[in-house]
Amino acid sequence: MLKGHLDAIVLAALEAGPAHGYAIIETIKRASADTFDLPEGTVYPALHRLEEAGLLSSAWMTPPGGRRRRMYSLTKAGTATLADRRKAWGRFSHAVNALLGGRAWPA
Amino acid sequence: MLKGHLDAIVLAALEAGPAHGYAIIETIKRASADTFDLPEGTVYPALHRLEEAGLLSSAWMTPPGGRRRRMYSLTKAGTATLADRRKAWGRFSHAVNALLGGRAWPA
DNA sequence: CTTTCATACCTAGCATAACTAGGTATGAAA
DNA sequence: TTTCATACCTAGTTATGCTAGGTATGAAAG
Repeated sequence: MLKGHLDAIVLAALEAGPAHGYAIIETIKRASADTFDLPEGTVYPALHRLEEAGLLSSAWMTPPGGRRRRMYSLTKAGTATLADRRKAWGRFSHAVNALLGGRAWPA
Repeated sequence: MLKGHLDAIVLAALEAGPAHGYAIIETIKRASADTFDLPEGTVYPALHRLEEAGLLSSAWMTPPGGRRRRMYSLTKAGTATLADRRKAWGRFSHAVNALLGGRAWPA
């Protein structure tokens, strides 16, 4: 369960440049060292929500000799929201670390 | 929104010793430097859930000249679960930090 | 050539978590 | 005597992530 941090993660995955849904799932899995192996039923609806909210835009593409993909890009609002979410994550994780009595990052 | 980490936080708040609901709320608020100012409607049901799950036990107490309180304590299972949750939080926050491009622990 | 696999998209509906918005009640302070 | 902080409670809303299905194509295997 990603519990509200999924949006930030998806937005961050698109920061490096446009990508399509399936690739985003792979990126998240790889970059999290398999911690987040998100089902499509989680990611696709999230992408739709984020586009609906104006944080992403999408366009269908068909690579030569490949199948059609919907490519997503960060909008300006998406970039701004990502910055907010990063700050929110910082505050959140800081507070949880304080409460769990852990050091910042246990060895 | 605490998004699934509330249980860990509540369990951690009881690690130092038994406490009642209202005090737990205050503890969480203080220890998180006001980041988590949880409404009672969040915490009380959580306490009930955790007791139902066998992670907490409770007993009514009436301090001299005070009003009755329900004191909660960690059970053995609660202590074990807290340890699990701490590990889960470590993995989770590590992965999110990796994805958001942050260092493990921003200064 | 046909079956399987990885890719690539989608959605209806479920479970549940956290919160809103109310309610009750007591002791202390104004 | 009214207000405030304490102290508890719960019904119902909302949103989120997931389950479990479905469609379809290109490449590889047999």
